[in-house]
Amino acid sequence: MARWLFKSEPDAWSWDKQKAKGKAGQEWDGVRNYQARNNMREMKVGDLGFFYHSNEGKAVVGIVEVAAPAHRDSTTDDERWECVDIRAVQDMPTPVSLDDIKANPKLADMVLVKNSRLSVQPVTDAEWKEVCRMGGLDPAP
DNA sequence: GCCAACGTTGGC
DNA sequence: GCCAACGTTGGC
Repeated sequence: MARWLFKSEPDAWSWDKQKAKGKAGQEWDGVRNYQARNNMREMKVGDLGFFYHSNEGKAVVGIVEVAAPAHRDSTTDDERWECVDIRAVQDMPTPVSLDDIKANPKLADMVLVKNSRLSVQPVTDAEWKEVCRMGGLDPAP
């Protein structure tokens, strides 16, 4: 199963808001970047991802699950843009900050480090396990 | 608030 | 199809 990372500014859409949506989940709309869209097209229901707070907090704060495959983004009429639905699964027992990630040599190749501007990113199995371990989730979900 | 990095746009 | 100009993102 593939692993992902979803980035959001807490001012725009926070982890608390995501959790408040519960099992129904929430459309991950507003993405206007082809790479990010293509990543979402690759997702399958049940894939897991990190929920990352950018700007404020700058940390992985939770785990989400893909609840619906890619579909038209309801916030635009432009049919180029698609998005998946995601739902909150659990909190990171300890948020894993960007500083922590950068300080870990095992995570030097993470897209979050290499291309911080991409808002929906793939995460490798090794990176997934390592970030989960750092966040207090061992074994990784 | 600044600015570097990146993606997108549009003129040629 | 190239590339300069522009807008946006996100770390600092």
